[in-house]
Amino acid sequence: MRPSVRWGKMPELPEVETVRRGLEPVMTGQIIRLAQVNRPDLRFPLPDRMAERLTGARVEQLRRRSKYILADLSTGETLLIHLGMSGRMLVSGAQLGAFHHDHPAPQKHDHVVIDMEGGARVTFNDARRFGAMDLMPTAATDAHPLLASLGPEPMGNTFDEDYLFNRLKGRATPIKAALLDQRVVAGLGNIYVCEVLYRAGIDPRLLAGQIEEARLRQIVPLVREVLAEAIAAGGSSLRDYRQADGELGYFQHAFRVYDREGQPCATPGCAGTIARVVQSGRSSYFCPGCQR
DNA sequence: ATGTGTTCCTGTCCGC
DNA sequence: TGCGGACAGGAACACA
Repeated sequence: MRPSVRWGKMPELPEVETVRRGLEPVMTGQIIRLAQVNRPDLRFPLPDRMAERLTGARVEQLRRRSKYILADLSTGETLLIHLGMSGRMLVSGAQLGAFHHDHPAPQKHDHVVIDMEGGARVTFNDARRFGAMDLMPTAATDAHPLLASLGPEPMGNTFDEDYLFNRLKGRATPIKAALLDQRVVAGLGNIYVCEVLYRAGIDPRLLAGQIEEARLRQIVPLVREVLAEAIAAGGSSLRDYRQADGELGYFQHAFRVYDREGQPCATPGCAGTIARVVQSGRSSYFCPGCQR
């Protein structure tokens, strides 16, 4: 018996997209039979009467904006979900032939539990509680305080070479911090910024406004490439899950610099060693040999 | 307007 | 094994 599916480990954009895709078959088009809310707040207070406002609603659509999952409901409201640093979604009872009440025992930090009429249970678990949930009118999602000042989607058309160059022109902040700035581009996190700068051969400490235009423009297709690879890896791990038991790995093998301090650089012919520096309180990993 | 440092919270890992 | 400290995917906020 395989009672449940739990993912994921690293809530950056590809992870959030993988979670969205994993929730889609059990939630989209389905009615919420019962929502339970086990505490009044996560990072922020949860909305008033959240359980009542969810219960009985049909999930019309699951969208993603940056690292946020947005569930449009038949009630005219949209549920916003953010995983923060440690948020996880557990789906149980969704397997063919599973009994509806075949759910694992509740775990510590299970903050919100959503039972669908189709029999699946979706559990939001978040030890650190940096995650968030909110409800808002669907027509006003763009105006939500957490979404209003987000920059373009990194996989979308408005994030292009001209945009990035113009946006970073004159900026005196390190390129690492600039790419982590959600107003510049929405959805890049620490891991993928490190990976992108490695592929671009750019030292994370360089000031954004001082990087040659041609080098800066190179970043755009590399952002798309790195994210697309990670989303594909997440997708294949979802598919694998239908065939095998166990917790999913997630793109871990594919990091070339992230969390590899002291290890040899992966670039052929480069004798460098991956270094770690702290920039605005976060670890940056890079190869001093091929990132300049 | 920009840029930087602190903070929220819990869990895990590493050195002594 | 126990204990303290460093560190962890995010991002709002306060302040220079």
